[in-house]
Amino acid sequence: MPSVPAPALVWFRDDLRLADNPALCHALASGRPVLALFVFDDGHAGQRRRGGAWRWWLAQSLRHLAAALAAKGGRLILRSGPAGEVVPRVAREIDAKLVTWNRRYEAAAMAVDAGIKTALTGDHIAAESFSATLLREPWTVKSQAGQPMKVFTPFWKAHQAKGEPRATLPEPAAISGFEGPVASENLDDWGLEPHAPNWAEGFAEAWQPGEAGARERLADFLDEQLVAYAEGRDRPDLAVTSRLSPHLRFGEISPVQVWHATHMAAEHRGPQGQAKFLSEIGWREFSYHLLYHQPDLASANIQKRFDHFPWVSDHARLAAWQRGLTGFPIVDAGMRELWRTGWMHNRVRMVAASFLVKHLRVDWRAGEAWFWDTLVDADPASNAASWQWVAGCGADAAPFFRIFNPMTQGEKFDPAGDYVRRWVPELAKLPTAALQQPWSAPAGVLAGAGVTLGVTYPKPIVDHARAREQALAAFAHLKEGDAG
DNA sequence: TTTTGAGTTGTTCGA
DNA sequence: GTCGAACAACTCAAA
Repeated sequence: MPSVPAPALVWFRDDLRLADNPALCHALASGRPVLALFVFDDGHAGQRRRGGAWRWWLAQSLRHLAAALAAKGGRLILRSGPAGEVVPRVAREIDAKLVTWNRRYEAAAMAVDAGIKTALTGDHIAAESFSATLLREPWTVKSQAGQPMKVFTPFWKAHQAKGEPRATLPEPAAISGFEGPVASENLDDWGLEPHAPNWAEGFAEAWQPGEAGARERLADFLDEQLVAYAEGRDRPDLAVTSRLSPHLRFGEISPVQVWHATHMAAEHRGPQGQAKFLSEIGWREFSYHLLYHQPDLASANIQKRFDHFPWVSDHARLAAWQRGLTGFPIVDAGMRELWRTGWMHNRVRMVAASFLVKHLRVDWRAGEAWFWDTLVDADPASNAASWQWVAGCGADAAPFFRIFNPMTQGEKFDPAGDYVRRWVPELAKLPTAALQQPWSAPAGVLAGAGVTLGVTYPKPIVDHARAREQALAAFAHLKEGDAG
């Protein structure tokens, strides 16, 4: 009588894919029947509670993952509760002798994983973790003095000097699935998707979550947009960015896959755009490097002198920004794109974030929290690091006197106004010359476009020049306070 | 240890 | 309209 070996459990987290998945590959290579597990443990064990956009995407992505596993002969089960209890319990239920997962880098999550590894090992169950979510582990890049890097350019140089990332792992052709009895919860019972109001309607039009959608997005980007990337990536009116951020966030595709595919594309089509695009992957690596070395990245200023910055606590200002009702068209367009699609173009993120922090002088953490809740790519490293960068308190941050002019930015990067017209339709009939600052337009022009400021579209909630002066004064004061 | 060059993404002002 | 300088020093990383 042939005996079936004891099963292996693969714990999926930020790696919802079959291809290039080291934890899955290792479990399959062990020759054991494999069971896939996802644990909904949001907010447990000191982990930051995920946002609404994350929940929506997770539901879509888990459906795709379950179907993809099933098509190969595998099986995904769902459980909720603290992972520290659930994972060992499921392992015991199925009498697993091996548990694998791919690493994550938030301090609270790493603590959970370490605890589970200890518990499993104590039960004589092998536990193995793998690198899958970054090109390199964040602790492997150091300055020559052995210190964590704090400036992007030397970080990325040192990172690249280590050579190519590992080779990608193929998608398994078939999965020998665990066939014993084991219970799974029902995804719909987790309430991940909104109902009334269904704010995610626009999400489904904008995105194709899941591994297949991620692969298709990458292929389309490399085919059609990479060569124009360096010149076009700052243009929100064009579709030149990769839009891979949520797919990377959920691990539907890995940066290692992206790296190799980009190099392959560059061999065929030439190197245009390659270095620039990969450096954006580099920023993701750098952000994780920062997060690993500073676990409170989302809550504490990297530059401590900002601990004394006189932020303005004004709920009305924050609310106007969140709703896209600041009266500055490029800012409002971005905030509305975010609300409708769960995503915002990178250039507009900078403009909108700068506006909140500098024009409104609202604490960057309030902006970070809003993005965390509303972005489908809400990432514990990139989101926090980027907000600190904009606010000027981050590593290698923008200098404080660099205050984006929302009108100039709009004119420069949305020259025909297509982006503003799309997301702020009440201004669509304005001539392009008036579009980025409607308050300066002659009354006749506004009337001709059906715009009544303060009625159909807000008057600007601050005066740009005055807000700029006040921001500079606040920073100057900060500096004095630091010296004294 | 000290020195040196460099550092994602801009804006404003005046010639 | 265009162009260059000023904006403010400071910290990092490597030699």
